[in-house]
Amino acid sequence: MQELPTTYDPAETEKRWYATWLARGDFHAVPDPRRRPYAIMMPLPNVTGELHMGHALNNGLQDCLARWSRMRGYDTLWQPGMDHASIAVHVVMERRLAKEGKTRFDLGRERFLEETWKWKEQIGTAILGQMQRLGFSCDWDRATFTMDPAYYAAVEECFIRLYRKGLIYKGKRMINWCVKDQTSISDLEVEYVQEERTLYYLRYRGEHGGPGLVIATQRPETILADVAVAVHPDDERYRALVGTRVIVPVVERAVPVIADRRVERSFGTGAVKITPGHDPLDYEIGTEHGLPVLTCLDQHGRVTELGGAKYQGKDRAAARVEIADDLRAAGVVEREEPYTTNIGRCDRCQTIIEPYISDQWFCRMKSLAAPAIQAVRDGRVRFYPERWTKVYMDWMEGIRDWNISRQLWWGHRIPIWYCGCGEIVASVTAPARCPACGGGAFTQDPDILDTWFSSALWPFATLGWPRETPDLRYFYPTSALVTARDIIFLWVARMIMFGLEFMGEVPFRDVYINPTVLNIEGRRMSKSLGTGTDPLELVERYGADSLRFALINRCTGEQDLRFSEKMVEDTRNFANKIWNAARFVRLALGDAAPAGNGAGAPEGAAADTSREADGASERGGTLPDRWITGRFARTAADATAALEAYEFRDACAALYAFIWSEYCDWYVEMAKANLRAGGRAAEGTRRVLARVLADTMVLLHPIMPSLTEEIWQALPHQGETIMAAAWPVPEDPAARAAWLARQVDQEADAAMAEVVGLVHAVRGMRADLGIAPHETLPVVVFAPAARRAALEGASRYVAPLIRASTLTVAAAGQDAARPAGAVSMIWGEIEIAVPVGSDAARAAAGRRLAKQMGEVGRDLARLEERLRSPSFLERAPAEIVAADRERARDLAGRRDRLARYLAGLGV
RNA sequence: GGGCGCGUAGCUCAGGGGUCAGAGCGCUUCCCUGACACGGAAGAGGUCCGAGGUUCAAGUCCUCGCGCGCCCA
Repeated sequence: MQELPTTYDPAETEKRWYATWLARGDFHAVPDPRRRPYAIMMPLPNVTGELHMGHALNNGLQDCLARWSRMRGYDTLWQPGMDHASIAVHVVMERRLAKEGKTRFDLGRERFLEETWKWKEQIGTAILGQMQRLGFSCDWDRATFTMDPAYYAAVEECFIRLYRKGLIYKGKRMINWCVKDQTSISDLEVEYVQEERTLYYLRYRGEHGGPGLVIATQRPETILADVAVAVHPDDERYRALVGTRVIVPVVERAVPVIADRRVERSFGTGAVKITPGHDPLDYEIGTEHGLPVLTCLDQHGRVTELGGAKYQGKDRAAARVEIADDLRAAGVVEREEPYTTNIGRCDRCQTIIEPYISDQWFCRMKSLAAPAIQAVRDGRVRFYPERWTKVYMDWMEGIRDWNISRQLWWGHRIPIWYCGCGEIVASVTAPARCPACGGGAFTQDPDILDTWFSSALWPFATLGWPRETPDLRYFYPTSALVTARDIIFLWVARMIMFGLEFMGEVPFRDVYINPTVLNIEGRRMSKSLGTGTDPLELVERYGADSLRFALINRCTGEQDLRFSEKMVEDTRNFANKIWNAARFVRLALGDAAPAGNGAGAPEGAAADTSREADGASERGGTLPDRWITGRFARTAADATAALEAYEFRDACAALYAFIWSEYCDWYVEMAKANLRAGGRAAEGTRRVLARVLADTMVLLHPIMPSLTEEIWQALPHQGETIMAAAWPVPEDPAARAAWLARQVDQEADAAMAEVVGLVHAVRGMRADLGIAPHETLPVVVFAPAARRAALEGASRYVAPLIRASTLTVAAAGQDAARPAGAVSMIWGEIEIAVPVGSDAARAAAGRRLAKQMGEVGRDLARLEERLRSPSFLERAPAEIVAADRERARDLAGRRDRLARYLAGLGV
């Protein structure tokens, strides 16, 4: 085995290992009945553009779970794919067409689809490359595009089954219409934003010359389609007018004054115009009151023939201005005031949405939602963090029918055929003959399905549904879904509903809602705002491993994650730290260490069977060996528990602290003493250095796959790849507890606490006394009998760490051992004496002692006050009181000794 | 209008009744000690948003505010 190079090259390493894993088929999942399944369905990236930071995080988390599960022995499938993203792609394509001054209608359906397929190929390839560069271990052999033939057929099958069940119907309803995209969109795709408008107060005079009344509206252009004026039935102001007729100004049409409880009396004058063709509430009210529906704006948002010669063909915005002018001229505008209101805009193109009556397909939701609510209520699906459950529930309980048809071209065309005779047939292919008239001339419905309709079947359609495939039987229900909170309704809820409807079982057990990546100012990352960061650029500079750890390390229970490049740089430094620790271990192993598939283990032997025995055998090693073995086990158990609870940050934090603060700062430094000593101690320590580092790489592998593989390969190991290494922590709770108990050596922990405490105390002293870093000096430690053995045993590790020329452990009070001219400091019950030459140093020692005395005094005073309080003594639990008394005694002892040393200093 | 989240060290965040406070980064001082200066050692730094309340004891529980963010209608 060669020495590791002095600098770590993430880009080269990551590409090399990824190619190896890919070539070996390590990501491919095949159902194996002897093993337990674990499946994750990737939330599909859209074929609209390239990956952003949110994708890096979301998929990084999934990769973490997938790799971890493989190491835990699960037969793991991570299903990748891409979404055709109907309307989103339309927007992209039409924007490109617009540059040539064209629309999709200039191209026609077929040409447009051809062009879009070309775009899809191009973007799809780019996205694939990005995901692979990020190290994701998806099963690419199964990569699915939502318009692949088999998937397309599954979508049609779903539609037809729901249609035959009566859960899909067609109807003329008021929907959200985007005049730019020329399609309907669902309620969830409308964004409401507060905007400034004008509220017009308009007088509608009485039919027979009476004063009539004044209504308030912010959409004067829709008076063209007014069919009534409504007031609240209890509103005294208008009671007399109910049942009479008033004249719509400009239009000069007489309409009834009706009473309806849904009218808000506090709005405007309490009287509103009713325009069922252009307002959802008016549509409801109009329907109930048997009023006609007039349409004064067409699908392009232009005034219809209702506008007469004067207004017909004008755009809705222009019409508003013009009609407002005409109303003013007619003298019916009583007042105009600024008005802030919620305006609905298309979440894809930001165009103001028009409530519009049209023929659409709907999916009935109530009966689909009921079992999906139940599934979450009784925990068959769990959200992490748990609070998202309520968000899901609230929406599901108020669910409304879903408009699933889109007047677009890119997507799954509705499998409905119309015969000339009026017969409607649901079928994947054109029916040969009409069941009603026997004719054969069918035309297919021109509409396509909402993108989210097709993604609702992702968890089972990717596994072969509607066929009963082995994949489907084995991997469904899947294990976890990792996704963003903004698609809980759009996607998560719909997958649960469709999963239960078509499979009779939930699509996944756990739903982890990952935080939204924001920039450091707390703004959403967005290309258009210029606040975006390209993940691939960071990957090239710092490595994918570093980007992944940086992101996953910030996944707490919070809903957002503030991200900055500095975080990736910090992680790069962490990676470098690990790399150098590995270099040290390699150096320590020298040529003696077995490399590759060494250690005499038979090929393919599961690493975990040997691991426990190996760990136990180390119990006989030196103090640092025993200590680090236990610390590793504790860390492994903590990280495992954190991953099990989807507490990703905790897992990262445990590993970071262990590697940097325990393995590198303490264990490696103490190991050097053993290596210098040689013999059995060196031999044992070499083994532990290598084993613990290799096992730590296993723990870190799900988050930083390439770095860990590279290092693991350079250390003694079993197996071909770290991907297949066994996770060191038992899954069963009892087995885990027993394993932990075996690994942790309490005595070693206690002895290490002495070492660490003593080293800190002496280093602090040295710094305060102004002792130069390289200067060595004799140190004497006075300790109570009970602690002397531990300190003496550890002195060979401590001495180099505090640059002591000699380290003597003496009995407390054995004053003869104190060097001449020494100053004393305390560390708990222990006295530390070092010789000091200069007066300046003595003065510094005095300052340090005085400072410590101040701290001890403050703590003691607070404690004594509490111990004087009768209510505390009476009501607090006895253990608490006893512990406080003990602490007070200890502090008092310290204070006295500090005073003595200070006096002895003579400064 | 309703719901949810957040407000703790300069920054990003842990800690969710009992040694009144932790981490990383940043900052200060010293050190290129044979794994690592993308590093090491030692430090400084906090009315735990505000006001009440519960409790022997409150960043930690309750109530009401204030500020920021997200979602639903």
